[in-house]
Amino acid sequence: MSRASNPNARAPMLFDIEPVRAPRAELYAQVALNRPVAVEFTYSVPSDLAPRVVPGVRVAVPFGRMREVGVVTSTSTRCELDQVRPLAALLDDEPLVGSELLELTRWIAERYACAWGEALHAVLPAALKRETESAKVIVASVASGVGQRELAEIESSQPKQYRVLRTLLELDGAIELRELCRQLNLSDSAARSLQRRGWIRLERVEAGAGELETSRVERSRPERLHEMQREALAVMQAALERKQHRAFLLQGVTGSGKTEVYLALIERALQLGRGAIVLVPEIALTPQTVGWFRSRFENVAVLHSRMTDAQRFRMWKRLQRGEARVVVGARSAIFAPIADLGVIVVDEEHEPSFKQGSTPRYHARDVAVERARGAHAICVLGSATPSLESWQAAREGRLTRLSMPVRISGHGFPPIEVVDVRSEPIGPTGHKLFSRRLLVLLGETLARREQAILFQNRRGFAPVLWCSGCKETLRCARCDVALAWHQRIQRVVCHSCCEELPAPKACPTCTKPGLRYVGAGSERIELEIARVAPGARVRRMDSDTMKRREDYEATLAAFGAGEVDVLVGTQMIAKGLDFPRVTLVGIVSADGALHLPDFRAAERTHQLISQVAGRAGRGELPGRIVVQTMSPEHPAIRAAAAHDFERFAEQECELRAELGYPPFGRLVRVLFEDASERAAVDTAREFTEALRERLAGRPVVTLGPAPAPIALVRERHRQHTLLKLPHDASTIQATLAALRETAEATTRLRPVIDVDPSSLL
DNA sequence: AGCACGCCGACT
DNA sequence: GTCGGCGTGCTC
Repeated sequence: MSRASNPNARAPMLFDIEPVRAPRAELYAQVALNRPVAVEFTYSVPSDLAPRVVPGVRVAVPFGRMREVGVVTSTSTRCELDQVRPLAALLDDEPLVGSELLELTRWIAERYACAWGEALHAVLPAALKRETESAKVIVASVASGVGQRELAEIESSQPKQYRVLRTLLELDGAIELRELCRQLNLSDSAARSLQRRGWIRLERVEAGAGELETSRVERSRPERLHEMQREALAVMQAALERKQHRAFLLQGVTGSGKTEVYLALIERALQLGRGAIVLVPEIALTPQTVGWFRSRFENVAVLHSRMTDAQRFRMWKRLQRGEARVVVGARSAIFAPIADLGVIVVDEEHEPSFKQGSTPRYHARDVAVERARGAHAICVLGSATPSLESWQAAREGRLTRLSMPVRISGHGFPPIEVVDVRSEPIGPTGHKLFSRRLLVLLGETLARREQAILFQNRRGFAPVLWCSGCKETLRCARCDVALAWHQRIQRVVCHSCCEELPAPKACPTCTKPGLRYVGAGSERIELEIARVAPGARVRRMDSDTMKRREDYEATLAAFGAGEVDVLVGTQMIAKGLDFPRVTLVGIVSADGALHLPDFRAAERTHQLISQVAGRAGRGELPGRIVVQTMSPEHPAIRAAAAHDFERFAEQECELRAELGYPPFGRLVRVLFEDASERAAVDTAREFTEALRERLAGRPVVTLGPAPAPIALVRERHRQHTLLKLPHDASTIQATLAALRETAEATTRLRPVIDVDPSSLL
């Protein structure tokens, strides 16, 4: 009520003090913070800020004795609590998180059993999660004059410092300390010690450095579409034009021209004034992939995991201002702030890297569908070998399937030859790693001056060191895995915790000297190729040789320019590579993924063979593929060799249905990890028991607890429990509630709840 | 998740 | 007699 309208009010005098009339018409804000607690926190809003405190703005709040940045999720004029603190500062004039993203994060929190604030944390660029936008980063480099002599000095006494210094010397340049530590799985203390020795330099620099990549690419005209592409496009465009949410499975074989369909669809969206997001697996986010989009559209924003905070922040701003309307990026690009979204593409939708491995453990494919739903946009899931989840969803009509079953080149598929390595001669006449067939084809390929790709999904020289005396393998002291021999650095390496040790001269168990190298990793393949094909120019691409993004780009460029004859590598070379002169692809061993204790082992194997095989014969030259295996009769391998995804999917689905595994039911995995095995086991038991009680009468199958397949990681013991639930909203909701409540009542250690886990290791 | 408070072993 | 280990509990 205004004073003027009140006849009893007297004019305010100079030193008059406003009576505190406790109007209680105050405003309260619910604030989501990045804490693993299921609730938002209530703060009172100072009256001068009240009009601007709306859902989606960031605020700084006192939290305990800390000051935190949070996002306002709602406001209210009422408050149930008797102790509320006022929020400290308003950080945005306008909501930074729009209602669409706010809703999406709430959906993520619910679906993946995490806090709303944790989901929001995943959405915002780091610069916006601090009160001040700029930040200093520490950059590490080797001090001048420091080299192999210093390295040798600490080789045996300071293993961690040795690893840091060796990596820096190899890099031959500066690297962000945080990135270095992340790669080496170390804290920064080893680097600090090296700094104290004066051997490396750690410099604090403003994080703003680093230009955004905006390489100018030549514009290309849209290609003329094949009949099959036009049909798929027409269906999707129709939905797009009606501004209707629809989700599609674009099932197109490698070489069927899926990318061209995406481009045409996005072109249409832009004409309609709408934006687009394209998700690709991190590993496929190559300059080549980005180039396809840059060559067709103005201002394509790129988001990948190796961008600095400052670059990411600038990109976010550009998108929010609408300066770029198309985003190409890995998993987290699904949160790009694009207004009026028309199309979301998830390319290679079956890729496990779309699932985040830490809280919030979301699957970008599922988030993509949900975001598209909220935005009345269309969502396209593309793959030659869809996940069985998507394939089954298409069978049931939850996704609209669009098939592109032939290659537009008209060349058909290159033949896949399966070689049973058990029947290969060994000893002086044969070769341990390469079959006769592979060697013959490799020789021919090189003689024709064409290129080959050899795939081996394991790093290092030999994955196992074996003692012929006691039949034991050399194992990591802190993890439940075998140590792998890495020749170049002359060390055994634990691929679980990244720990390194010098090679033992003798078996640590029985003291018998001379451990044997068993099996082969990419490093051994590279060295063997140099022996069997002298003169061939070989390059290896794996995470050991590709420490920096530039290395990766340089190697691909060299391969593209024909400066390399044979490319050897792991996962890294399995997808997204399109080189017309590659006519031979060899899968040195297809068995690695086949025998993992994971119900998706067969699916992964099938996908891998299909993906890798797709690298051959992409141009005019005919391609050949050789798959070496000890299980040539395995259905996953046979179907892949026959280019018959449908047969594989049908067979595999039958098995899954019998066991109640996805796609015929949902999975939740609860992981219990602790330094004390006792604590892990006891907590897992108590938790699982309590959960069973809460879910009594529900159609939920609770398996476990049991030791996880990798039962020890970094001296932490791991137990897990697996829940199988039916596709039924009320059961799922009740289960998530029960999980949340049980987890909240667990104090000894915090269980990790993984909804729709992608790996069970 | 931080970061407190709060009870039991090896040091001045 | 303290310093400090990490077990439990709270943060509007």
